[in-house]
Amino acid sequence: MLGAAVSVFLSTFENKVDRKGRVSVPSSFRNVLSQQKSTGIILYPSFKHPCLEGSGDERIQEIVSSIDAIDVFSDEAENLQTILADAKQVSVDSDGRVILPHEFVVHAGISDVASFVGLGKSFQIWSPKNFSIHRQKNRLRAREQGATLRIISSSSERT
Amino acid sequence: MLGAAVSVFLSTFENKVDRKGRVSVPSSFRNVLSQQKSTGIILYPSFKHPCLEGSGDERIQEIVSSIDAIDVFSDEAENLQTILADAKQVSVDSDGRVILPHEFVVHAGISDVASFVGLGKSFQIWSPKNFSIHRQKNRLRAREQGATLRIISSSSERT
DNA sequence: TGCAGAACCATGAAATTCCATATATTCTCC
DNA sequence: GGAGAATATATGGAATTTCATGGTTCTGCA
Repeated sequence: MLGAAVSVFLSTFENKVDRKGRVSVPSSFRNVLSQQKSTGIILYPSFKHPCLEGSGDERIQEIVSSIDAIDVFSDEAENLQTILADAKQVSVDSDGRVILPHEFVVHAGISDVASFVGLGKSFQIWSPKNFSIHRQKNRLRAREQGATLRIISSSSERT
Repeated sequence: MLGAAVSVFLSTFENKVDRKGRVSVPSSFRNVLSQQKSTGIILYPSFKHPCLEGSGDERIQEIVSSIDAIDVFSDEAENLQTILADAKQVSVDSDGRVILPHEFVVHAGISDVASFVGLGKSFQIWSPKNFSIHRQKNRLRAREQGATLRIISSSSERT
């Protein structure tokens, strides 16, 4: 095992998606998940970007709790419920792969390669092409706006 | 069975309704129900939307308790009582199907396909068409209101 | 006896498990 | 220090199981 010990999703990996939609979860991501005692991965389409948001499945419990804490009929509750309605739990098989549901593949514009992008406590899955565009935009903005983002983006550039 | 573990109603499934009104309850929903030791499903028409609300049958117990806890003559009490009056319990057959009562099918505008929408502790049943409209509205609003970011940031500061 | 709900089979499609291979990295022994 | 063994990861394909779904029969009730 390689970049172990760090218990956050870090760096970017490109893995192949086969005909069935199967794709290997980067080994270091799997380590993070097992540290979180996650039995699977929660995926849902991003509102803002053509990509998928991913995290360990304990995140779902947090969302459900959030819903419970607010008025059931409020807009905010429905916003959160939208995430639940769109989310899917995918299981990691014995070879460390998950199956990307077809709608998700479409939403993210993924064809045969998927980029796993570590964001610390969560990660995203992109088509490499969309991600490189996104990253370029982010880096530009980071340069203009300040240091924080620049640091983050420079550490996740290249694997 | 694998992708289980998280005992909340999650994601959206479209299943066919046959001539008898039979429709398969999504397998993952059945798992949640059995974890709740539910012997059936409680359905009632939503006030807010053209859809059905569904949950395990212990949920009714919670509603009854809520009624007890609030002012008997309040609007809220009457709303909850309406739920009780309109609710029906349907049983899941050995193949995992339920029969949707005819009035409910009409209320939700369901013809030959029903969308089961997971909302955490409960779920909804929609006609696919109505749901896609509803979903689109919700996603737009969620995007404007920044629901995603709010959740992620609040839940990822400590887990 | 006619009808609606419930239990019972049958089948095709989809998902999950299992196995096999390729490639790269680390370890070990010489 | 280097060759080869051992390990880990990624990827492709096949076998097996589960699930959704259509149909039929049975049962109770009006």
